[in-house]
Amino acid sequence: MRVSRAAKAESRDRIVAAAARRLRAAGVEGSSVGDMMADAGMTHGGFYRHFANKDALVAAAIAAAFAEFSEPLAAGVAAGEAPAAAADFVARYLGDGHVAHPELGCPVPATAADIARSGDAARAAFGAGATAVVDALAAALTGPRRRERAWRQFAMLAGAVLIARASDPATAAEVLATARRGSL
Amino acid sequence: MRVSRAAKAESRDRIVAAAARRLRAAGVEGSSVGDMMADAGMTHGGFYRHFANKDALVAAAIAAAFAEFSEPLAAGVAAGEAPAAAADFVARYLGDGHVAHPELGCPVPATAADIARSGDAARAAFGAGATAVVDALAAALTGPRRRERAWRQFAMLAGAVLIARASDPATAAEVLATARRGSL
DNA sequence: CTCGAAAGATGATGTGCATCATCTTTGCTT
DNA sequence: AAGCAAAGATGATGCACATCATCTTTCGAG
Repeated sequence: MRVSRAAKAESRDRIVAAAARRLRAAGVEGSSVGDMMADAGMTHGGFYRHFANKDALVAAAIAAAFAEFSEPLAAGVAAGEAPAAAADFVARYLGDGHVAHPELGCPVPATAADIARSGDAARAAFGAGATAVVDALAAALTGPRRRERAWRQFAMLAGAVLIARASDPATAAEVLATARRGSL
Repeated sequence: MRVSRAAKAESRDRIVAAAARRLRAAGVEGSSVGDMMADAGMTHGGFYRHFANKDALVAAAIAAAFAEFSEPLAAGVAAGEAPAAAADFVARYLGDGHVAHPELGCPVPATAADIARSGDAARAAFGAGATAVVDALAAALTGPRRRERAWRQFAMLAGAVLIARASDPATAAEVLATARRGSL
């Protein structure tokens, strides 16, 4: 069957959105093309009408995941409420919901190790997404070296959630409590 | 063929050491039992004489990887030279060699996302390994809340290396330079 | 209004994987 | 010294995956 041009674009969006979720939940190697197409409501057949290969979808999905996850932060900064938006971002980042639901969370703790083994396109999308987050966080800071402090803060957040997800409950609770208490 | 009891223990050590390397380089799903056995100089056949399943090997390999990577730090602390050992650890952690060679590096940025999807045994080994690193780092600090500051420092290090490995070269250079300049 | 082309379904191909069964050899117990 | 049991090799088994070929249907250009 054939579909209209608008419907094709919508299909592509559905594939990317489905991939963005599944990649964060199951990792790159744990997410098959067929699974992601099924999540998007299609069979695996039409996949290569949209993407050259799995890597191309991964790159697009990483960009989408960053955009989705940091949308509230970006919106707050654009609205001139950077400090409040950044505080909300940090609280959400270290919240139990974020730790328990990587499929809707930050791509850094969920997918970075896989992206490190992926192609240049995915790495470029990842670097751009991380940089955008840091730019927004830096907008909420005052004083010297705002950008540097924003990078360290973001790295600490990502590391804390990463360790918490991979550890036993007691260790996870300790890292998270400590990260919540600390600001850079 | 059969092998002596000592030779069996040595075989097991070789399997664990090979797995510890390959898991950090290729991830859990990217490392097949057959590959790891071949790295250890054997065929896949004898694997289940040593481990109940792949997960059991992953757990053992994570413990071994933490022990190997943090050995210099632990030795320095045990020798009463905690401050110097911790400084060396941080410099090594953020060094180009560590970023470029995950197979010999810290298990946190290399394997945490995979371990988060693994069983309880692997999570317990991971939490214990991370806690041991933090204990050693805390021994090098003075003043209040040493343990908390050590956790935040370690999370920041892991996050920075994680982001650097997954990003384009320009972004990676920026994160690393920033992390090197910053102390918590 | 018609026809080529393309979206997506169905199905095939070849590969790789975890796990198990079996066989051979040989250490270790009696 | 003898035979049992176990380490590791060889070889299935059954499944999952990325990619490609083909077929059907319908869009959109002329």
